[in-house]
Amino acid sequence: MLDLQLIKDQTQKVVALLAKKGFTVNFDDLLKDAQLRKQLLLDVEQVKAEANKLSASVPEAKKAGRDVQAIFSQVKVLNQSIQGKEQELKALELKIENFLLELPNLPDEDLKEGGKENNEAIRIVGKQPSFPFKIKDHVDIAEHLGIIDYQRAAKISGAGTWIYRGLGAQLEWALLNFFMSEHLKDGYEMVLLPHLLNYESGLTAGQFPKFKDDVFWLKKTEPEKFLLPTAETGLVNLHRDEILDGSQLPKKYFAYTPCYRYEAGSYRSEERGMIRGYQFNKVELVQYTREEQSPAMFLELVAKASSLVEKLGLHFRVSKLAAGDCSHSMARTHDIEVYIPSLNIYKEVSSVSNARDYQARRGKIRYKDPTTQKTKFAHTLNASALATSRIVPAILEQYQLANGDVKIPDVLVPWMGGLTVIGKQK
RNA sequence: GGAGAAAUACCCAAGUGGCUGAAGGGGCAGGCUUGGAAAGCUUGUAGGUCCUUAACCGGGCGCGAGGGUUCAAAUCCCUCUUUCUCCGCCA
Repeated sequence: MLDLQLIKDQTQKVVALLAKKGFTVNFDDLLKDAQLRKQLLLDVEQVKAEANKLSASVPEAKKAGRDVQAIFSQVKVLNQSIQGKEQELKALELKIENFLLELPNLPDEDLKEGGKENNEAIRIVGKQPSFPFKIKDHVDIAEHLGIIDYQRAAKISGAGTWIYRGLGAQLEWALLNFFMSEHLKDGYEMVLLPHLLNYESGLTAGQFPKFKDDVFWLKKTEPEKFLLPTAETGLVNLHRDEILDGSQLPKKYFAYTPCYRYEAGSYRSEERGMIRGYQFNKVELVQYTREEQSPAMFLELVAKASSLVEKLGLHFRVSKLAAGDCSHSMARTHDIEVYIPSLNIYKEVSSVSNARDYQARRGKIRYKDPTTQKTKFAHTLNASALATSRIVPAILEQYQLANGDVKIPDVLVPWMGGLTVIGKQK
């Protein structure tokens, strides 16, 4: 949520920044409503103060033996006089709130405007691998090795799913273990979340109201709950409605969860296999920081996510996203994109974002500043570290051998019980 | 799913209609004491948010949430949420 005061004070700047995201907005009505709200509030509070004062004088008047009926009726009249205004005020506040909840976050000023086409690769690690043989894509490799079963997944679930089997499942789990062990080493707190979340959590994270239809809703719960689309949604709500001790920040968390996403029609034909599905595994990092800490912590998260891909020995690049390609709730995002040889493209395996105080305002996540003792909105940041559904294809393709086997990246060998090559499964 | 109990500030907890925004205790901060600490003694400390103000002051809201009754609600009524106990079912 954006700060109403900021919109008031620097209307043109806000409009211009939102335009960089491709979002056009007119604040005229909002500013008028805000003005009206203030006037109403002033009126209502003044009358209330008067009524409160009169009421408070009753016990004294009673003791003195004075007539209190006069006071009663006086207060009654006062209260009645503002009834209509109070309702108007409430309605107006709701209207303003709802308007603000629909607005995307402001992009950072240094971002290029426009969409994907203006993303900028700011770091490239490794080089595109060359193969002295005809390469297979990850779907063929996985099926040849018998480690991923698409057919039976369709049978027991439906389209948009897959089953990891045998060494495939072990590889997936080895990755998750590797990621989590790295985060533990760095002092992040491990969290296991509920996967069923309530509406408020989606609202705070910024998914709702705008993207209500992109998640899976469970009709049976009352009120309806949804399956988490990313652990970020859970982690970023951990401290909703709390005032944190500023000297304890940043707080650093990670969680492994499957992520459930309803992305109807977004499946693209060139993306064979498990690049995109209804469910995938991910380890997510979330930080709560003080305002001044968030730029440095953003870089820490980018470095952390990058180091995982680097330790896996994969060729990848880091992209600084243009304003329009950053998601709705985020002020800036760097993507880590891993190379997929069969498609000759780079695919996102991690998205590192700084929401600044956007989510914190929605969820009233605050901290007490250790020096000024003032209450401020926290900054929230998140990073996937990492999503396995794109790392596994990258490993299968970048580490494939001439005979169709796949070498296991060195860092995963201990997590695979010493196995160094995945051969054909029986 | 059924029955019952509860929700008060950082924590415990008193409070059943009006000088109670909230007793008491713990905690926390300072001082005394001590070689240093603990203990003991002592002083201090009550949040949040909105409006107004340069600031002080002042004011609205506020005792799980939302409504209602009343001149007046932590206190009475209704709805909801959460937690606990017991019963049932269950991985």
